Amino acid sequence: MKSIAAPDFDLEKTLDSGQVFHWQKIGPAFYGTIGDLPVSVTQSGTRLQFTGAGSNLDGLKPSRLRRPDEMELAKIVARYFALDHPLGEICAAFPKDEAMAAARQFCAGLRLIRQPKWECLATFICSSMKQVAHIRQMSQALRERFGARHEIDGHVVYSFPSAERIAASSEKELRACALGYRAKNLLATARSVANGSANLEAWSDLPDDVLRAELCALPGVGPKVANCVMLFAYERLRAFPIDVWIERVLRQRYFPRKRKVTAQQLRAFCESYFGEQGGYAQQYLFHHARRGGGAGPRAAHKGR
DNA sequence: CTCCAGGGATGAT
DNA sequence: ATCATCCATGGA
Repeated sequence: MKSIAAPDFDLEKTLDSGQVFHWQKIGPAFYGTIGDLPVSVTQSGTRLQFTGAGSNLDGLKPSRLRRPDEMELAKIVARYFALDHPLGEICAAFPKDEAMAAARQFCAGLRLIRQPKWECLATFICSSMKQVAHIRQMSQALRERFGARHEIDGHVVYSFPSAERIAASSEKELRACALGYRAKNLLATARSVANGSANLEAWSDLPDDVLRAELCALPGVGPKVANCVMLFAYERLRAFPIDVWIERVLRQRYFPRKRKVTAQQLRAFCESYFGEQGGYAQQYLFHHARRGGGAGPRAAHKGR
């Protein structure tokens, strides 16, 4: 098993922070895929151990891509987990307030993963009005039904299916994966990607506003999902997705006892207040609120 | 059982 | 621009 240095990194927090939804923890190791590669990853101290060999045993067509050697796999793992992000500098640039300080302490080592674009887009189309546990179920169902099967260290994992594969499915099949009303949107967007009218890779060079507009033109993609895809798959580190958790944090911690705060005011505040590192700040506030306790839906009703 | 979830599309003020 | 309603599903 190969290993690489991973200082200032927390694998479990990173994989449990609602960015990705397909990693399974079995014992100390996480099993999943990076793109089409089956991988197992284990953190021990400041090092990351991983294995990535593995074979396609399901009888489907084997991948035409040759398996990367250990050196190449190390680069793939380091890039995926963004070990090159200057986390110290990023956190030092956070605004100085109590909410950020608490989130920063709770989320030490949490990094923003560099996700494959289609996989990220598709899973966040599925995310609307769903808890993280549900998103995990939908992701797993799509992978098991339409993705490529792999084995890694004796454990079965599945790649996320391509846009072409989803486009070739039917709304009924997607609903069978418990997507509900999201099935129609995922299918329509998959078709746009598959037929080339939405070229996700080519959009990498677009400025933020244009990229956001392109994403929002896709069925099932609005401002929130677009910002998630920009942040998690396009390296737009100032993108600031506002979901119900973040909105709650903003109203409670940054606009206490102020009755009318419009969505537009919240957006303007986040843009100016969190600025360049807004994406990281947002992810830290989100993960702290969701997993750190004290900021749940019922927090206001619970005795203090 | 009820409540709510990493929302978006549509239509009415 | 802001607001209301509907859209499916299942964990807590």
